[in-house]
Amino acid sequence: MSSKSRVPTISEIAERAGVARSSVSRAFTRPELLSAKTVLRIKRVAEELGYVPNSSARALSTGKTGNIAFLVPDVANPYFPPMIRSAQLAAENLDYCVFLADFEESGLKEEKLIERFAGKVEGVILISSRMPEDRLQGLVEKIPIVLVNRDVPGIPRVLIDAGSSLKQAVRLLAHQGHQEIAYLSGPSVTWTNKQRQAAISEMTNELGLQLVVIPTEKPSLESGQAVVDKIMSSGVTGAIAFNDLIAHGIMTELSSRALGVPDSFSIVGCDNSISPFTNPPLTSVSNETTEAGKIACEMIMGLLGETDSKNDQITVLKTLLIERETIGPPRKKIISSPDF
Amino acid sequence: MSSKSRVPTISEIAERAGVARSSVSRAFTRPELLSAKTVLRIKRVAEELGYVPNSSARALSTGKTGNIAFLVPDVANPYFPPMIRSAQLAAENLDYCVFLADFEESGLKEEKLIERFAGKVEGVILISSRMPEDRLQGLVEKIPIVLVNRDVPGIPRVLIDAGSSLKQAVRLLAHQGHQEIAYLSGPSVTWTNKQRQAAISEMTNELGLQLVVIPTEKPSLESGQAVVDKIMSSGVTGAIAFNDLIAHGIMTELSSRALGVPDSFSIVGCDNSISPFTNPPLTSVSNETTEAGKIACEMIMGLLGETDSKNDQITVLKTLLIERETIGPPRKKIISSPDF
DNA sequence: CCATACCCTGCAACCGGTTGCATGTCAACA
DNA sequence: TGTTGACATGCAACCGGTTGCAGGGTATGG
Repeated sequence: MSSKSRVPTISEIAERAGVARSSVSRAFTRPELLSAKTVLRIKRVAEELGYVPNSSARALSTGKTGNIAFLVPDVANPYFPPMIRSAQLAAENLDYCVFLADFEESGLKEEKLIERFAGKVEGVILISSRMPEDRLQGLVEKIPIVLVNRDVPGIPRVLIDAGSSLKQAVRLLAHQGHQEIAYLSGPSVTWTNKQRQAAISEMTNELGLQLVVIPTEKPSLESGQAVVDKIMSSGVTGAIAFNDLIAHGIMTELSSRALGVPDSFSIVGCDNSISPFTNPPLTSVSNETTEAGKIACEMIMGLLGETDSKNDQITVLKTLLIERETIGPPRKKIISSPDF
Repeated sequence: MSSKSRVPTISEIAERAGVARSSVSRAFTRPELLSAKTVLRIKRVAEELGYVPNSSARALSTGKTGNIAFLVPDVANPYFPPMIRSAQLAAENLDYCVFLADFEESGLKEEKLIERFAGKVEGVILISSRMPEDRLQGLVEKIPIVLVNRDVPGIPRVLIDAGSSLKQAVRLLAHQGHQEIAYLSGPSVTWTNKQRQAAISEMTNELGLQLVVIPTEKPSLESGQAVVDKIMSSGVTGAIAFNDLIAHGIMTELSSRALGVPDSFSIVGCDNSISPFTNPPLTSVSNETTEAGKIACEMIMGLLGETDSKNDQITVLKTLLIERETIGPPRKKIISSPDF
């Protein structure tokens, strides 16, 4: 009849074991303060009755919830799950539980979620945050925060720097003879996008290549497909995409137009998320997302132990260009020139 | 100096607003009991001081934490993220927060995690649970549980039934002339694997095909690659894989041996997770994981409102065979027969 | 003008742990 | 044998909300 057999409280254990409530509490939290005999007796009784400490009560008196929150722009983007997993594993090792939330690429939603989590968590890890900098600065006064792929001075952060790898990709394209290439940009507000675009732009300038920046709606397959017309009309012979999803969308669409990669067009992805799966395998930039998640988690744990709220730790992770099979020499502009 | 500016409590708001603590509480939880004027005044003061109710305290006195847990075998398996997202969205709409945990395909870890969450959550959603049935039965006495892709009588569950689609895939292979096919099985303890294997086996029997079951280490890309030798030596001309990851691993490995799909070998995946990305696009079984996540969440919410612990709701979701380009006629056994 | 009822607000107990302080016990040491 | 201190345990306040009950005030009806 009764819904869910009620769990016993510390008082019941105390009574059954013939000790004070405080002793029961200590048996679990500071057993070294009690005699081994007493601890044993209490634990036995607790075991018998199926006692589990009530974490709300514990949180209330200690002020520690033992939880953190992990916010991502899009759980289903294959870039994030490995990061989520490693962060969660790291948290688990320290007996922390992690809330996961998807803010759907929206800074507003992100803020709302943080608000909801406030009080339930001791710290928040924000991945590719879309929030305005001043809001973040305000937030950090209230709760420990660690950023991943967002560079705000004064807030601990881990950055994955794809810049050098993307520069290398540009070099590779140039080396193959490409003169005009495109960058299919990602979410414009993100640090990641700005940083990637800047690196590419810098290198094309240096090498004297023409760079066309073509924005995409979202960092998704569909957006990649949708942007192919623009790419074609821009006259470029190769492109670097903000991420693998966009790159693959482009490949798919090109393929449906009977344009092969890399014969008709060269393309480079980023993140190495689905690039090993595509055919031909997509040349892409690997990055240590797993490492990033772990480090972010360790940073937040570090923060929780410390007293001062401001902290300017910063970790930068390097990337690697993984050359696969989507870069080739530029196709002669057969389309626009008369055949002879 | 002080770390994290302390949030005010209900008492401070009460004092500032010149009311009792209980009135402050009611202003937020049952404002209809107070005069509009009082509510307004309290809320204004609260706003001013940046008051946020302490959720531990609230959870302690109400017994409701406003959290649920969502356990998956592997976050990074692309099958799960869409489910995670939809469940989380559904929970959010009801002001619930969701814990995410990865039990790494291990029933033991799964159990440990549940234990850790006990007390922090009001309910648990288990995806593809590996726990023994009797443990689950015991657990359900203690906390509301909803299963996805696990069929235990007496526990509310949502099942994604790929059976009919897989049968259709077998039919398709038979229709192309295949006589011997393989099933690359997934985690043996899972309901999903048993159910898929049973459906395929049933249909091969019915059509008089030879079925070879080849186990894989994990439902991953690597395991698919690793199993290609066995497939080749088994003499089958086509295969159905437990999931897309395995199927794609096989495709990759075949490709590296200069064996094309579907010319040299026919293959069918399952889950439609990465199948749209592969090249050639993998014929696969789509399933409504998004819907499943949402329904599971709604079920658990329903349970929380109810009083009786036992509940035998069951929802079965249908699937669809998505024909792409990896099924063709069987290759004549050129390898083993003399060429003439 | 008094009784009744309703609306609003306060009081105080309670949720289940944690922890500083006090007390009691016993052994070691002078 | 008396003193000291270490060790083990109990007492009670506290964390910050929620909620049943009581009481004061005002409006309404007789």
